[in-house]
Amino acid sequence: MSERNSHRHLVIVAPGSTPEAAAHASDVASRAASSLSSASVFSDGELLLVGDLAKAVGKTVRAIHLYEELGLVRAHERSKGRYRLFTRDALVRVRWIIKLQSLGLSLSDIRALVRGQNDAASAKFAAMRLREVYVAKLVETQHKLSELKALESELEASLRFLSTCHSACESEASVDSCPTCERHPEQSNPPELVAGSRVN
Amino acid sequence: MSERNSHRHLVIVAPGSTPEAAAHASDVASRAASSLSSASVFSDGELLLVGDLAKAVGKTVRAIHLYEELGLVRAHERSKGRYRLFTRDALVRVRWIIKLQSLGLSLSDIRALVRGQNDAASAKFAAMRLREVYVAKLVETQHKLSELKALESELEASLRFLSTCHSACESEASVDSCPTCERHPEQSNPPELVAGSRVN
DNA sequence: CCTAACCCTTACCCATACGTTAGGGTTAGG
DNA sequence: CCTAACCCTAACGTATGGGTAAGGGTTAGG
Repeated sequence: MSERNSHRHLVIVAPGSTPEAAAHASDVASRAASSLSSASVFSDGELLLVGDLAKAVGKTVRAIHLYEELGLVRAHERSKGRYRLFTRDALVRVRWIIKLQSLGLSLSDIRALVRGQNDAASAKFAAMRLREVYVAKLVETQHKLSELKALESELEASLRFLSTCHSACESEASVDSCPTCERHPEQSNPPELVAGSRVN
Repeated sequence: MSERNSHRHLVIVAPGSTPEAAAHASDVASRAASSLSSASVFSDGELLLVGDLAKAVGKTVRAIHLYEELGLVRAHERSKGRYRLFTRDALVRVRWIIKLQSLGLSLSDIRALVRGQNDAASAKFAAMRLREVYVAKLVETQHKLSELKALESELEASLRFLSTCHSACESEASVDSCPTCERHPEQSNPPELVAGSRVN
């Protein structure tokens, strides 16, 4: 992990104004505390470059760009040279996106969710919409959990079964003899995860 | 679920012989007990058409074809008219494939696994290879399990938090006021799953 | 002023796991 | 013989979530 960032001071451009209009606004830079990169070095009104954000959340720059294209994140402002400048809120946002992904939502699912939040007439309504999604995802997640637990048990059973193969099977026995192998005391018939591997 | 299969008797063709060579082999049909479809009706030496297999395992015909192309399943034989005829072993096999998929293996992972089993010099060696894969997958699965449990907790926490929104928030409050809303007694700061939805 | 290290936009590329369509044959009851 | 309901092969289409490359500008220490 080479930490070779060294010189960072960006000129900020007010949202809505053109880059040219702010061409002589380097004073703004200090006001906005826009020292960048090496996130840990700065702690106050820090702004992040896209690469900093990406590193911080463990995604690539391309991914962040994609999320922006889809309307999932937004740079708070741009530098004079059109660099995206993110606030720390973006960290929260992108981590949120990542969590939703791991809950099984696609990026367009998330897009819809974001739209729903933005279009909500009131905070209460937004909260209701969010609730609906989360309730559904909770159910799904619990489903997945029990599926995974079942798979875990099957894997464990299969490994026990295969251990018997290891310790009791003659080295030269052909694979074809496995289905009828009689050396498995605990379980007479192999687990599906083992049986399936034997079948033609 | 329309059960409109009615007339099924296929002429079987011995593996290795051409369809033409078996053109007059309808006697084979009865020997092979090739009555098809409506799987539950037959129980003995039944052979399945691809559609029957597909329905039985909850996949599409196309999926079965794909698995066959990849060398993951094989029809035991073909009818005179080149219909695939599967034994019940194929059911085991395809269900195995599906389980491996839900363990996170791609079809080519599975292909490699199948090759490894087929190429194994001995049953013991095949079992060892299988073990390695399953051990790795067990670890992964346990990882996923704890991730999912964490997500479950977060969802539950978020839902509790959002319930407070529902009961204590004024209807007209704007979404922007949420981050600073002071009506949440239990937790002063919103869960990430809630916080992330508020951020621009 | 120079330069390393970033960043910008545009746009085509990729693997996975099927879906779908096309054009045509098969099966078996009636 | 007719027909509904299947099946066959071949081949192109699709959505996802970025990867990667091209061509060019920006930032800031030195």
